[in-house]
Amino acid sequence: MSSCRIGEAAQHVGMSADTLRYYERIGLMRRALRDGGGRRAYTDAELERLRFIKRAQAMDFKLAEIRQLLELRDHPPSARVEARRLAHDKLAEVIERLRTLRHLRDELRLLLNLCLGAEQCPILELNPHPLKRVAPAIRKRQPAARHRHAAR
Amino acid sequence: MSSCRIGEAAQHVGMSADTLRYYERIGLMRRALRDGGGRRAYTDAELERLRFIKRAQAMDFKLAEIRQLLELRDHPPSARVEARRLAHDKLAEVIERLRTLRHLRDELRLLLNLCLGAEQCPILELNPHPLKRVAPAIRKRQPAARHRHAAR
DNA sequence: GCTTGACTTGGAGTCTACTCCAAGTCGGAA
DNA sequence: TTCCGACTTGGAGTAGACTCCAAGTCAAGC
Repeated sequence: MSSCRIGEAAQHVGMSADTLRYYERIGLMRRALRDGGGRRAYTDAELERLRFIKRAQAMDFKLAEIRQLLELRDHPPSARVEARRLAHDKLAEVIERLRTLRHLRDELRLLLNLCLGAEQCPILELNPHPLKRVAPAIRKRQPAARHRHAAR
Repeated sequence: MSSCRIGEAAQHVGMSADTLRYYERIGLMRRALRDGGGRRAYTDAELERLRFIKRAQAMDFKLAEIRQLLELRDHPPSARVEARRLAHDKLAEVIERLRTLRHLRDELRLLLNLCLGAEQCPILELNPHPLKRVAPAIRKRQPAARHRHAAR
C-alpha cells in the first residue's frame, strides 16, 4: 500500500493536479487522506479509479456518466445490468453520431467537388444545389454541450 | 424589400430571438436597422445570412469558423480558395472523427458481448482484457468544445 | 385611454470540464 | 537557517454558445 502526492499521482494517470483537485471537489473522487503536512496521499486504489475515469473519458463518457459508472463499481450487486444499459446507450449514441458524420462527410465531399467546376462556389452557399434554394437536409446538429445546447 | 421584426425573423430561420441578438452582439450579423419604435427590422438578405449560419452549424462549423465563411461571402475575389480550405479542413476533421468513433463503437460492442459471458463485468473496468491490466488503446478523445475541451 | 404582448438594452447566468489566482504552509536541499 | 518547489484552500475565471433578467418603450387591439 504505497501512496503518492498529487503531483506524482497526476503524472501517473496523465491528468493535471488541478484536475484531481477538481474531481475531489465535485465528488468524483473521495477526499484523499492527508499526510502530516496536509497534503493529499493517493493510494493505488485511487490511482486506479482515476485511470478508470480517464478510460471512460476516452470513450466519450461525460463526467456525469462516469459518476454513474463509478457508483456501479462501488455497488456490484446490480451493477452489471445498469452498466450494460449505460454502455448500450453510449453505443447507440456513437452509432447515431456515425450516421450523422457520414452524411456530413459526403456533403462536404460533394461541395468540394462541385466547387471545382461551378462558377459560383457552392461552399459559400453551403448548398450543393444552387438552383434549388433549399437548405441541405443535414441531420440536426448533434446536441452540443448543453450550454449551447440550443438543442440543435 | 420586405422586413420583419426579430420574433418573426427568428421564427423564419428557426432560431430564438435571443440568439439573433447574440449574433448581432458578437458581430456575426451587422447591426440591423431599427424601425420608428427602435425595433430591429430584418431584411431578406439578413434572413438569408441567418439561414447560412444555420446551415453551417448543421455542418459542424463553429461560430468562429462561420464568421470566416461569412467574411469570404462578403469579399468574393479570393473567397473560393479560402472557402475550399475551410471545407477541406472540416472534411478532414469529420473523417478523423469517424475513425475515432468507429473504433469506439467496436470497443463498446466488444464490451457488451463480453459482459454476457464474463464473471466480472468488463464494462465496469472499461477494459475488454481483464487479464491484461492495460488500458484500451482508445484514441484520445475528440477535443470537445474548448470549455471542457479538455482536449478530449 | 388602458391592456398586453413584443421588443429594447446592458449585463448576468447556464452548462461542462477544467484552469488560474492569491495567500499561506510544508519540507527537502543547500 | 534559508530557499524554493510542491502543496493547501476557497473561489474566481475560461471557453463557446447560448439564455435569462430587469426596467422600460412601443403599438395594436379593445
